[in-house]
Amino acid sequence: MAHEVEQRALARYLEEHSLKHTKQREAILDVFLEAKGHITSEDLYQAVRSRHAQIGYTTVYRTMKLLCEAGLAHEHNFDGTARYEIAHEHHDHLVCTRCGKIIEFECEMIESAQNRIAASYGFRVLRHRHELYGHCAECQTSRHSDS
Amino acid sequence: MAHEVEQRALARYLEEHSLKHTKQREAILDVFLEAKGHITSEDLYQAVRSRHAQIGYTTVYRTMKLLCEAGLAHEHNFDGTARYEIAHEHHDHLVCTRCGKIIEFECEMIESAQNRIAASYGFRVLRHRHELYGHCAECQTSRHSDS
DNA sequence: CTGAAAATGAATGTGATTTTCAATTTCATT
DNA sequence: AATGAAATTGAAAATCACATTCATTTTCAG
Ligand SMILES: [Mn+2]
Ligand SMILES: [Mn+2]
Ligand SMILES: [Zn+2]
Ligand SMILES: [Zn+2]
Repeated sequence: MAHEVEQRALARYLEEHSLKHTKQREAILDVFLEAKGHITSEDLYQAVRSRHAQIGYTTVYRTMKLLCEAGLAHEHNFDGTARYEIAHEHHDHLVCTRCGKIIEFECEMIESAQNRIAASYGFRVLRHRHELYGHCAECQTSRHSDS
Repeated sequence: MAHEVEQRALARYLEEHSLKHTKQREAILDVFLEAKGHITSEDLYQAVRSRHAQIGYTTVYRTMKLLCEAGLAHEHNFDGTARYEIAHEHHDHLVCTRCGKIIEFECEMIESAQNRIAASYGFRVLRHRHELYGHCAECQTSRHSDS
């Protein structure tokens, strides 16, 4: 069984919350960790199903919610369908509306400016989303559709 | 008829696009301009309906899309339902997840940092969303639900 | 080994938005 | 003012992603 660290983290979360350790959850975590980038529930379901034909969509769906709660996955919504990525240090995204490419960025200056702004309003920030939509370098030249 | 400037802008957009000037569109724009803040289609529909009982939800819905295309309205989606605001200079938002209050902010430093980041990837930004979710000053103290 | 609690998954529900389509309205042209 | 092609309207139905239901199966503490 691969991904020992994450599997143990999941097991620990399940124990702490009186939830059960099932083969489905283990399998879905495995497949998720092998998938790259920012994957939709549907794509993840297809990937899961290719190895474990009996696992249902609902279980994949619910498990991704669980992995988010456990801090192992992060959910984003760039275009109306949720996408999941392996949790890692905070970052924001550039999203190419032509080819779908997603570039991650982080900027301490922006983060601190955000905090200053919120503080000036006495506002406590719990989370934020900062996404730049447009065309990536590769998509600049080609003359296709899309805005 | 109030809101002459905006009504004329709409009329101009309609002409330029071979669309027709209808009483519904005029009425919806009027009601929209009188509504304050960031209003949902549903709330706008209720407001429209109180003055023009015959106007249907679909028309309100479609007209708001039209007003966005015409540059008179901006659409945002903070929580799963679209909200519209009267178009004005660029800004981003602080959203209180307890009371729903929306505070607007603008930060030239953030905007230019964004542009630098995009440029470093050869990325052309067409639009962006930057939203800070949390609790507003008034909601900090009270002990209610919600994350 | 047992049984209570949780999980599964197929089916169904939900809520916002979008589309369909027959009837109505607009408006450039007679 | 009359005509008619094209656009609009609005009630109803469809769509889409997501959420819930519930009968059955599985987990796991005792
Ligand atoms: Mn990411
Ligand atoms: Mn605003
Ligand atoms: Zn691209
Ligand atoms: Zn508040």
